Amino acid sequence: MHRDNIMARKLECSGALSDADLDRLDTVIAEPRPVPARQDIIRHGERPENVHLVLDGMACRYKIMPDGRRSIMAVLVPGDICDIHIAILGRMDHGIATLSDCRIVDIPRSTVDELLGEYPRIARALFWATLVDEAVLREWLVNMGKRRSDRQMAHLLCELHLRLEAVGRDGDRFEITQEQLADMLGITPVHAQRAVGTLREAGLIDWTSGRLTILDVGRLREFAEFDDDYLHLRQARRSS
Amino acid sequence: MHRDNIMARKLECSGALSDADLDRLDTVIAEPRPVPARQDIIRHGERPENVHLVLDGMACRYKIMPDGRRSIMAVLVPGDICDIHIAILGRMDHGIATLSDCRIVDIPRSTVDELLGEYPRIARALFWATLVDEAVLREWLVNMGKRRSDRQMAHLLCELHLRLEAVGRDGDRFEITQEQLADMLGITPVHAQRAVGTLREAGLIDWTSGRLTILDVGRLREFAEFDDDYLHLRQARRSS
DNA sequence: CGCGGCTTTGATCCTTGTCAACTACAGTGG
DNA sequence: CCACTGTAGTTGACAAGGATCAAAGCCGCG
Repeated sequence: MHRDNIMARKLECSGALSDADLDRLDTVIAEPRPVPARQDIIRHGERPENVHLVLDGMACRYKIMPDGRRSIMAVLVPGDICDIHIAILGRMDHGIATLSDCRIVDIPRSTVDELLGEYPRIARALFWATLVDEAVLREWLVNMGKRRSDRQMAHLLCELHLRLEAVGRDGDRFEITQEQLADMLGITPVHAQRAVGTLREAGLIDWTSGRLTILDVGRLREFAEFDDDYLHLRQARRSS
Repeated sequence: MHRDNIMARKLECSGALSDADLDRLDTVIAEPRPVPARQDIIRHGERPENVHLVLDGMACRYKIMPDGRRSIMAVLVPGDICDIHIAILGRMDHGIATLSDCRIVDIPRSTVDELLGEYPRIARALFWATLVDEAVLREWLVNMGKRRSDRQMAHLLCELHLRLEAVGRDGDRFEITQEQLADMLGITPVHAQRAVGTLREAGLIDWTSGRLTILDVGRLREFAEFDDDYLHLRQARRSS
């Protein structure tokens, strides 16, 4: 079943939702709000009244080090909820900012509380989504610890490609800067440039007019030793 | 209130539980099972019938790369649930093994399903615990990407110290090998040794007879620029 | 005593960071 | 139309952190 509600489409993957749950989810999607690129959606330490959902574009979780350097710890694509943290943990321990132009939906904290308290299957699906986020984070950790920058870059691109395609977006080309990629990989922009160069020379990607294009996903995956297991895209077990 | 149920003690931090919830939690702790050091609790790809809780000792989440190298993506201390993943995601996308001698409690999947489905506040507390795990993972990512090995090592030690103390265990000395530390930090054992050497020369730690001892937590934190914000140890907001 | 696992140390190589300059290009205002 | 400005990408030379290889020391244990 394909709904136009992208959150429902994503949570449906958890295999835990009934049709009634899906209907309930339709009502939480309010009118989206456009947010330009490179703008904070929520800052470290805040306790805002709304939880945010990405409808279009890409955003990221980030932290700023005492010396001003930035780490990007996660990328958010359409369908991802930015900050369940607000509803559960209370305060944010990191910031969230847009990478490209986005459309964002605000969901009142009270709505999330209601979903968690009175719709156990939706609560379970949100739990599921959080565990998938955690799995991605673990893979990033492995990626950073054990792969050289060019393979690491390739791995990241494979992941973004797949995650975008999984929600029906074009994952072949995206609007992103080398500095943003560097912050995701924990390397310097100069070195990110070298990694891009390597992938370009190998004919795996193209980078013209400031736009990254994946030319050969198959070979890119091979190069990165990419295994999509951790993304849990295939249907989970039906809950009993 | 201090219970001897370490899971209740931990989940209580979420601020979401009633006394009835805490009583219910008491009944899920079965007789613990001793597991020797360096042994798998659960392997990548498995779908076992039980979820596991660490009562004593330390365990870790890990992945093995195609070339045989190991990454440790998380450390589990007493009170931590190893693998809610089993109940929610179905299959494990990583393995879990003991680092030291442990005592483990098995919790049937059906019990977890019941807690999630019929005790919304417990479900919320488990969600809370998962979000804290995720926060730790993000900090590890920053640590690996932006700190050099000696500070990174110091940061890891500060975290383990605090997490152990938070559940009433001794966090000053622990039984761990340099190879295990290296796998956590994404560096080689040889280099981990050099980092240990630096901290030892600075008088921050001691390493005699194969046992790591923290000598000066305050200066260690300073050296690591450690901020415990991300561990969310202080009481979260009371749910309404 | 000897074995095996862990730690320690040194030498050398490779990857990544740093610094610095230069190009390309879009937007702006004259 | 052009000069001016700012941002992003590109390149090269060099420094430094970490990997690799190899060997030796330490220590508990059978």
